[in-house]
Amino acid sequence: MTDISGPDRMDKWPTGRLLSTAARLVEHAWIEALAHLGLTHAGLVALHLLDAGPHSQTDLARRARVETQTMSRTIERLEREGFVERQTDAADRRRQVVTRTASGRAAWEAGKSLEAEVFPDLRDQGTLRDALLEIIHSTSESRWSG
Amino acid sequence: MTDISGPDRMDKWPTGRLLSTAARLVEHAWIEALAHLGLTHAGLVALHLLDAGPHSQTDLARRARVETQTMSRTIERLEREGFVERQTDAADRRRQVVTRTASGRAAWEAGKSLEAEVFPDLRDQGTLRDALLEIIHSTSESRWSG
DNA sequence: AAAGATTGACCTATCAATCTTG
DNA sequence: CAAGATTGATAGGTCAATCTTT
Repeated sequence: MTDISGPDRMDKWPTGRLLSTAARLVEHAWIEALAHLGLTHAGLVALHLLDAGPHSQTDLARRARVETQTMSRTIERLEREGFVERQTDAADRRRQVVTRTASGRAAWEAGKSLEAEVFPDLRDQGTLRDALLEIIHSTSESRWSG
Repeated sequence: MTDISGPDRMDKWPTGRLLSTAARLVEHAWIEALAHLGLTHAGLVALHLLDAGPHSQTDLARRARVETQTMSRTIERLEREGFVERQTDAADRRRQVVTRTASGRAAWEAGKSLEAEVFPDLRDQGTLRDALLEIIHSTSESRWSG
């Protein structure tokens, strides 16, 4: 069989499947690059959001477009590795205020410059970005406010 | 704070992060739609590939762009749900030949029509698809041959 | 030794349930 | 009761290690 048609022709795959596959394949190089810094990609997103100062976990989750359960585990890992600290908010003891440590700040600075390098070159990256932003906005309205 | 700059401005996020986020958000609707059919998205990909007839698990993995370990677990689930069957290849007893059952064929036919419906409308979907195909090709050469 | 497949450990993410606090 | 956070179960994916067969 010479693969001239049928389910092996990726250009016939539905767009959603192409999107998931592309995202996963790009993540491979990304995950490997971050491992050298002792970081994961989910952790880096949280460290980036903490650029703006301490946040509650619910806040971080909403901004990262993940559930609070997911952010809880991401922060747990970052704390274990010494990149963030958690303090119970005295004014509202339900809230866990997450603060970036010096080590966390350094890790973010290191990962930041890597983030642009890993993505493969594309001629019209602008159009792809616009398409991705449109997808994110149109799909996240009901789930995350903001 | 009014979110006019900083890490909350998604349009400043690196492209790789946008790609992962968009893929995940689009998957939400997709996963929910498939759940009504008793299917998962990984399972549907395998059922699609079996359109071309029985395959070994290594073959399916290569075509789906996942590791053989991943395909092993996907097939295990599909078998448990009655969508595929596995027989040891008599000619090479290392190989597990995966065959789609009648139920698996019906599930694929049902999921097939759904696959096009879920993806959000985009003006220039052609350009997005081209960009995704280019990403997949440029990232999968070293990892998967074919 | 190499190839096909499986199992264990781990990460990201979800839903569901639960605990604490407001 | 609602909100913030956590824990358990499950799915998809990876790497590493292992087992069987070639």
